[in-house]
Amino acid sequence: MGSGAGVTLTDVAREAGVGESTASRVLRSHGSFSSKTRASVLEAAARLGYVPNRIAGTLASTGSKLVGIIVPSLANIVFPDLLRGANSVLGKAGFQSVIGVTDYDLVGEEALISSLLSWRPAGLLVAGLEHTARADAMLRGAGIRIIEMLDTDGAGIDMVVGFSNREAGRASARHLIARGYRRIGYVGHDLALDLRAAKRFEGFRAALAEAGLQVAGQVIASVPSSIEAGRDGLARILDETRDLDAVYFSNDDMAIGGYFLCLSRGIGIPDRLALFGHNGLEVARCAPQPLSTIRTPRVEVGEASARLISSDGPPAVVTLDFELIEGATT
Amino acid sequence: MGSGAGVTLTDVAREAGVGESTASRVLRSHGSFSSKTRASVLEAAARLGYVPNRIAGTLASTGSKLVGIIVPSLANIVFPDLLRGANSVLGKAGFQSVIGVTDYDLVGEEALISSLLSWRPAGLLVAGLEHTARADAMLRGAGIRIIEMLDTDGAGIDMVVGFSNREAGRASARHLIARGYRRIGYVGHDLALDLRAAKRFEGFRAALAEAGLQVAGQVIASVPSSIEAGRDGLARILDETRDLDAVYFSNDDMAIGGYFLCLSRGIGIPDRLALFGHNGLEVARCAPQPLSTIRTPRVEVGEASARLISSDGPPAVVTLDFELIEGATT
DNA sequence: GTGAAAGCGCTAACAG
DNA sequence: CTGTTAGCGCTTTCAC
Repeated sequence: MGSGAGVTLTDVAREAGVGESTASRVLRSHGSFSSKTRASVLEAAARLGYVPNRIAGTLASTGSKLVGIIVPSLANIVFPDLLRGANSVLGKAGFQSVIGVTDYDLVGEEALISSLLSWRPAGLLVAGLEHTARADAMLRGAGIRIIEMLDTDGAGIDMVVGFSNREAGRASARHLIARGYRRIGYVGHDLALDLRAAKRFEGFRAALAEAGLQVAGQVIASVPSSIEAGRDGLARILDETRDLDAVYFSNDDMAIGGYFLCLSRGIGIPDRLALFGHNGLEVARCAPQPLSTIRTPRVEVGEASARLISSDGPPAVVTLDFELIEGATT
Repeated sequence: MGSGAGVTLTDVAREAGVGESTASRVLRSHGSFSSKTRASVLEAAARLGYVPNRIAGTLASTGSKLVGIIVPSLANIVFPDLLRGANSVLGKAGFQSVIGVTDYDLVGEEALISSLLSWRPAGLLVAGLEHTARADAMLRGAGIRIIEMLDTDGAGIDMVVGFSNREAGRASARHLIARGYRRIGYVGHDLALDLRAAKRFEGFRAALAEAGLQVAGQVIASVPSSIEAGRDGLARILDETRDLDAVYFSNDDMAIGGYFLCLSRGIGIPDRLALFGHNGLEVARCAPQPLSTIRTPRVEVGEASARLISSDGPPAVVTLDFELIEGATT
């Protein structure tokens, strides 16, 4: 067991007394060779501590085993969940995930796309449908499978896997309306950045309008979503808008913050105030009063997206279902 | 702006009317060339939609710009936090993160290490000090910077960045003892897998012993940590062990579960029962009663680790401080 | 300041 | 079943 670094296929072949290509075939269990040759190559490789050089392998062969994954953030568990689903499927198929984090910046995304593409990945998974014009052009011209995730409200480039945030927002509104709430507020986070949250809010308002209603008040923090932002946001909207009977939050993090505020202030839920979130996080499910929310298939979207990397079908949209969870906060 | 895919440096050079090596120098702003040459190369590259092939570049040059990062899980926000810190620093330095998730399996880790090493990364960041013998040998023989993260209780291979979980456990125990608690229970998750949680518990018991105490009872779920596991674990220990006055949880997820149980059952905190966690998550900080816990420098560990990738100093241990947070649950 | 030539380590035909 | 021969696309001496 040598140092391993610097040992090449040539060394292994020489040590085993065979040609390079034979050693290569054995090591990749591809093509044919006698079991005797096989044994000696494998033994030589082990003795030398050979670690194949995938960089060279990728360059020599046509396709790479790298897959790029681009997400806007890692601070919200939603994206690690997505990554987790994708990575687990990719790993089993022999792919390596190369990640990029945009910080919700489309220009940063453009740079990341260019950078990831330079590794000649087998495919690219990217959260969201919105891109800069240049990013869009790069993705279209890359000649690899592009999977856009988590959003089906808009046109995709190649494959799209997700659900309709607009419909999720509509469903949330219809639920509150059906429960009898009429003075409904909205507490959200930076919508200019989180485009999917914006689409939910849009769907939410549309459904309210269909029922002849509109949001009775809204507070939109100009920060990323967080429990703290939700707590502070609810405090503000309660100050600014009287007689709210329900509040729709941009996601569960925000909603849990609101829930905590109600607990602190002794605001009765749902009698005095109803709360509704989005995502179906564990913390929302396990709270003393489970939060009413929408469970989104994040891990599943990651898994399904990863599976599509090796598909050769035509562009398509895969819609996964979200599920409305009637908790104890409505 | 062509298809981009398939355009090579040779094409760009021909289009610009210069030699390949000149085009290469311009594109990497390395070496010398006239500003006129520069302009024509850049223009040709843009016109052709050239995307450099880093695979080829890496093979031709010596060093790669890939960095492997291995974590046990993505389900617990702790590791995304670590990744986030590392990735942000790496990105700024022109590196790409290639991730691997072990699912807390050391044999899986070994396979991942071998797989990541085959991409000839510039360095490897790996969570934890424990590895299989073969993994250890591969890491030592890789000839690149190896950074082991989040744990300083043990011997490292090259660089180590983290804090002492044992000391964190001790500090937690001393805090509870100083507050006057004597009948202290432990609610944890699978310690055979989460070695750092095991070290915390070990330090915790050691500090109790120094005060002539021992845990009054313990419940260890054989599942990964979660809010639900913490809630159920607390329910069980309250059944099994009478007169507990405090419970130490393996981490904040578990502790928040316990906190939720207390809220549900109307168990007064901290008078009737004190709770102590570990990690300093946002949800713990924002709860109606902030959880007493230890804030761990996860993002900072990721950042510091990433910075060390390009260092050329001798092996070293970088210890970052954790901070005990006196919340309202003790 | 610039180009020609020689690989980086491997895979993929192709003969044998 | 096995070895030889060309490259993959780029970087890197090294002359010019």
